[in-house]
Amino acid sequence: MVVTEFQKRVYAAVSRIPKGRVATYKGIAVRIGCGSPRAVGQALKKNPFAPDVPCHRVIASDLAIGGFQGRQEGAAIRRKVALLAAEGVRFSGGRLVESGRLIDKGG
DNA sequence: AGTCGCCACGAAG
DNA sequence: CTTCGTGGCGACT
Repeated sequence: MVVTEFQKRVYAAVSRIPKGRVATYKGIAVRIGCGSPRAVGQALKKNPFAPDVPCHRVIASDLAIGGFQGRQEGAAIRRKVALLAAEGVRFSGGRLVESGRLIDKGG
């Protein structure tokens, strides 16, 4: 595996997300000094530290579930929702119910 | 090295 | 929903 410095920043920031909380792609991007959340998503989809990096705790700033395992819908997304639900983070209609769960929202 | 297309996003119309 | 903007990466030339 080849991990760029940029990716390591992303994984480091994501790994800082505590259980039962979530962060946004934008939040991660800003935290690591990136102006494009898309780059964060690209790094996450690569995520070579899958169990190490809780990529399922990263959602869109729109409170949308976002993506998982390179998918934006399907079984992968349902899996992401299930993982978050197991941590107390509930979703409804593909949207985060309690926005207070967000870290970059003053958590 | 230069160019183009691809992304798990976000903001504006 | 559609369109534009943004930063990073892969592939082609």
